[in-house]
This record gives sequence, C-alpha cells and structure tokens, in this order.
Amino acid sequence: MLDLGEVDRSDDRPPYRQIAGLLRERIKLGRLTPGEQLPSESELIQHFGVARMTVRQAVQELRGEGLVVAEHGKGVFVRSAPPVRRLASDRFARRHREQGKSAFLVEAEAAGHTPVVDQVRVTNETVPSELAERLHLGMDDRVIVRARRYLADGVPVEIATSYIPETIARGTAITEVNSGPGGIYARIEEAGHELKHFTEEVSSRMPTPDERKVLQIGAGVPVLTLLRTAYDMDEVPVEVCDTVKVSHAYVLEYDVPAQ
Amino acid sequence: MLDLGEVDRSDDRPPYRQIAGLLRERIKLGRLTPGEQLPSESELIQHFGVARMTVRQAVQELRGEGLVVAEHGKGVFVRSAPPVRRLASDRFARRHREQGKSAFLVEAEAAGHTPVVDQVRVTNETVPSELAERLHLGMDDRVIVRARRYLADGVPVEIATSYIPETIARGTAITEVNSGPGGIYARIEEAGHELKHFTEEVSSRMPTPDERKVLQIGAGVPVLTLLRTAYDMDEVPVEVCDTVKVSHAYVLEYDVPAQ
DNA sequence: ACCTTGAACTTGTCTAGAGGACTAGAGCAC
DNA sequence: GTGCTCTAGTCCTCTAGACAAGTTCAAGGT
Repeated sequence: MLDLGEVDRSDDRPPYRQIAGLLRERIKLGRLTPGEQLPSESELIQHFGVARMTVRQAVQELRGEGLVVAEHGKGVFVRSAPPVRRLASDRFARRHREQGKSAFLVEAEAAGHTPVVDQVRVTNETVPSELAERLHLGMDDRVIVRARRYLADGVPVEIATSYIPETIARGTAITEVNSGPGGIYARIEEAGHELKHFTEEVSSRMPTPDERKVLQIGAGVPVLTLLRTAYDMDEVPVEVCDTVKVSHAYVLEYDVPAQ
Repeated sequence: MLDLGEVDRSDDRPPYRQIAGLLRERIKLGRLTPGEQLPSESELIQHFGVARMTVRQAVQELRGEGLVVAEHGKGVFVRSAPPVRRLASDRFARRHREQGKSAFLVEAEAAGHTPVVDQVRVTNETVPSELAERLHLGMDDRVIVRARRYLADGVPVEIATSYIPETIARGTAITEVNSGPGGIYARIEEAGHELKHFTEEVSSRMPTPDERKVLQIGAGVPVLTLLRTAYDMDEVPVEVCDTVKVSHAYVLEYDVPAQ
C-alpha cells in the first residue's frame, strides 16, 4: 500500500496544498508510476480526514500542472511521460544529409527511439500571409506545403509544416510525398541552393483542440512552437518550417557565441 | 453597468461553465478591459442566483486560462497581457557589457519597455546536485546563488537563478546584491574568465504553484524554461543560469549555422 | 451464447454555510 | 501630518451533504 503521509494542521500551508504536495512528491519519486491510478477521492477523504472538496482541490492542482489526468467514472491517473529527446545544435550538419538521413531520424535514433513519420500531406497553395515576408514572397506567390507528423516509439511528439517556394521546389522530389534520401534539405541543395544557416524562433503556448487530438495529449500539456527559416549562401530564404512539439518530449539545445 | 446575461438551465453545459463563458466573452469583446475589476463574488452570486462555489468555479476556470488574476482582499482583475520580448541570439554581445548594460536591460529598452529587476536574493550554498556536473564541481563545492525577478512595464515576465562557483565569485561584486555595471558577466570577465560561448537548453512545462504566484499567472499559462551554461576561453563552465519565463511574453530567437 | 439489468464504484456538479486573511479607507489619538 | 484602530469589503479555505453521470462487472433473463 502507498504511504501517503499526513496533513499537518500546524503547517502554514493549507491542507489542500499539503495533500497536493504529498501526491506530487509520490509521483516525482516514482512511488506512483505513469499510468497508475491515484487513490480515489473516498480513499483520500478517509486517509486524510478532510472533506471531499478539499481533496478535489488538491487533485485539481495536480491536474492544472498536467501531472495527472482525471477520467470521469474511472479514476485519476498519473500522466505517462513520453520519451525525452534532445535536439543538438548540429542537427542540420551536412554530413547527415550526405548519409541520406533527415534531422529527425538522426536524433531519434541517437536517443534510442524508433522514429516514424506519419500523415504526410503535400499540397500546392498560395503563401500564407504571415509567412510571405519571411520567404521574401508576394501575396500571390505559390508554395509547396509539406505537413507531417513525427512519432517516437509510436507516441506522437511533433507535427511540422514546411513551406518551400514553388520556384525552388518545382521539378524536385519535394513535391512528392516521399522526398527521397536526406529529406527536403538535400533536395533544396541539389536544386542549387546550398544552405548557409537557419534562424529559429522558439515559443510556447497551450495547444489548440486540433493539436491536442493529433498529438494525443490531454488538456494541461503545453506545446513548444518552433518557426525555422532556412537561408542559402545568398541569404535567400528557401524554406520556412512551422513545428509544434509536445513540450515534455523535447529539450532544445543551442550554442550561442559570446562574441 | 455591465450586462452579464443569464444562466440557461436547459443548456447542456453546467452553469459554472456558462458563467465562465459569459465572463470570457465580455473580456474578449473588450467590455471588460485589461486591469478592470470583475464583479465580486457576492455580485455574481446575486446576479446569477447560484451558490458561492459555483461562481468560484467559474472564476477558477478563467484564472486557469490566465485571463484574470485574483488578488486576495482586493478583487479579481482582467489580466493585462505582458509585452512580447524577442530574445535574439546576440544578446550577450560584449559591446553591451562594455556599455555597462546587462542583457535584460539592453533588450527591454530596445523593445521600448521599462525594465525592472526585483526580489534579488544572493546566498552562498552547496551546489545543487543536478547542476554539479554542468559546473564541473564536486558534491560539496559551494556556489553563489543569485535569484531575481524581471518585470517589463511592471508585469512579471521572468524569474532567474544564477549559480556561480564560489572560487570564481569570491572577492567580486557577484556576492553583492548590486553586482555593478554590466552585470555578473562583466564581473566574471574581470575575474579573468573571458567568455567564449553559452549553451542553452530550452524546454516548456506548466508552472509550479510557487512560480504561478511569483509570475502572477494562472494555472493554464505555460512557462518556458531556459538553462544556460556560460564557458570561458578554456571551456571551463563559469555560470549556470536557470530561468523561468512567462510563455506568451517571450519569443526566443536563435541562429544556427548549416555547417 | 448473448443481452439486459442493476449494484457499486468512480468523478462531476451544486448547495448552504462557516471562519480566516488580506486590503483600503474612515475616523481618531498623538 | 503621522500613526493607530476599526470596519466593511474582498477573496481563501474548509465542512457536510446531495444528486448526476460515466464505468465496470457480475447476476440473471432471454
């Protein structure tokens, strides 16, 4: 049986916070493992000798942190944490492309996960207005849009949408669902745009309902958003990639010179 | 007077959600403006004809979304959105330090915000075990811990905690609350450790209750975490800085070479 | 073999009330 | 004016109970 500790009435923290703290501690220490069911409300009431609203307030706090998920009629469960992956800053090294590997595959394998790309959609659209400036395009110019989902060990971890100017992608495998070895960056370089550098804009927010569905995450789990722009040797933007990552599946690593 | 509408008992949404929806609508439509006070609990009870816990549950929902902020003894107020700050990757350029400005001050001013540093605490502790390896320190080595809060235009946007090995900080203004012009990086360089580069590890998660309080955000607002390690010319780590940023207040910009 | 029913569990929502803690302002004493 | 107390208003926490709704499973009927 799980040892839960007791509420200390002389503590200056209110009981519901203490209870939340005790449960949080058990989760962090691994006494309650991912997927495991928390004691039911009745059990917590019995154990701590408090009213129902008090234990509910405690559980509410953990739900707000995304640590647990309540399922009506079933119980409250510890959220199962997907695998953590690190994105090293050399993830676009040319040697990987020359080996025919895309960035995601390289990293997932390095982290010991089985990578899968999923739900690939390739379309030809007019450039979204908020991206036109980044791609140095006019309002009516067309782009190839490549949307896909990434999974690690079968768990969805990221959705990504790339936008490549049609003038660059035309006649290459970029317009195909299977973009060939080394991914679209290899195709872009073959098209005469040797890559010089990328800029990345990182932020974080709560997912939209659609994103929750595709990424199979519950309410209370934030996402990392990363907007990457790729430039060739002439500083011409050749691709913008909009990615939405499950927050706890990623740690982004960057190296910044002190100058 | 604010027109709030009524609860529809035939609606399939529970009353507390309807009330939350009505208030949310008034906020989005600008009928309740940032900084403005919501009707008090008593007024909401009177108006909607429900119990106290019901209106509290409605307000709780809005707090969770970060739309409103409750202040004990004063009231509930519409949250004023903190300004977005873009952190470019040249924010540690030496020319800024030579002008006597720390990174936060430079950037906030450049973006047209009024920066304030707040709640500065300086202590001498043994190095936290999870940071010992990053700082190349043993379990019992001591570090100077500098914790502080940053505000832009009066709104909390970030809390940061720096860890500097005592061997480096000893005898410098790093151990003082006021670390002098150019911030601690200027002091570290004066101590003979010219900075070469930084690594940053970016992730995102839900805030802890403590962080929610200090940053004045609701339970539904995620935070960006950034763990920065500074290295000198000999690749010796001279500082680790653990920052927690309000997600919607920041966009982190990085430049990555294609190699 | 299949389905229905119902009991026993879970969490979700709501009511009605209590005391506590914090804030701001009015009034008073110095 | 300054500092104090008092008070009314605010949100915070907790209690005790009620009914609703979703899940699971076993007993019983077909």
